[in-house]
Amino acid sequence: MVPVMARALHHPATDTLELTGVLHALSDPVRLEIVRGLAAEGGCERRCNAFALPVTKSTRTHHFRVLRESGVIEQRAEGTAVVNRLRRKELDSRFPGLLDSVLSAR
Amino acid sequence: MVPVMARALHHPATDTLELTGVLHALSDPVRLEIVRGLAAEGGCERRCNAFALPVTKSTRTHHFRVLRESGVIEQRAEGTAVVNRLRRKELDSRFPGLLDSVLSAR
DNA sequence: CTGAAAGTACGACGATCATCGTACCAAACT
DNA sequence: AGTTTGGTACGATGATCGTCGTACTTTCAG
Repeated sequence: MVPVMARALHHPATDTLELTGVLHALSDPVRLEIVRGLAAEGGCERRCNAFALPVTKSTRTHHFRVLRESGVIEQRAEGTAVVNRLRRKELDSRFPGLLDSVLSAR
Repeated sequence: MVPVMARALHHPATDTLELTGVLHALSDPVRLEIVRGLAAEGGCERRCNAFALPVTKSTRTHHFRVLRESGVIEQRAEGTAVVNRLRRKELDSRFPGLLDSVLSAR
């Protein structure tokens, strides 16, 4: 039996990712911080809760949704929590070099 | 004597370019088309007029300004026209690989 | 069973954005 | 001097965005 909260999470296919959508998703400081956190230590997974962000729960949910719907992250339900993974391989395949250049930027 | 229209064009210094600003500038289809046009044939310069864009003159001016103020392009007055140049070298220096990955994306 | 934990859903708010039309301006051409 | 050319300035408008609070749901621990 699939958990209820895991059903409705839509993830775009790799070959349908739009460049403008990804760029827009990455153009917000809060979301960029999330992506950097997920990229640390090489493709680790982290719960939505495990980020120190200067926004409330609702805003947090909003940003994670933008990242998921643009194809930057994958979300998976695990109990009451949601585990996030950076779709590094898919992004590298669709937009080679983009993620690396963004992550290495200071 | 410097032409009047060339005075007020502000260009941010290379080391002050902000990643989120550049990403936001590149996240619009019209502006992305402008950047692609400027990147064609290796660093050519083109007038604002020399782009086939689905927007009016005012909107055109707006997009060119966003690109300039984020540091993506340089604008220079030449008679009544404005000549645009992609700040490729500066972008490559500040955000290595970013522009190339965006331009090679389809 | 009760309650806490972790998110989501929904609506609201102000801010920013992309777009446009009109008016304006400076340079070039006649 | 007048006109055309190429663009800017200045609102205005409707859409999207980032933020929040409140209410709700699901899961897990006691």
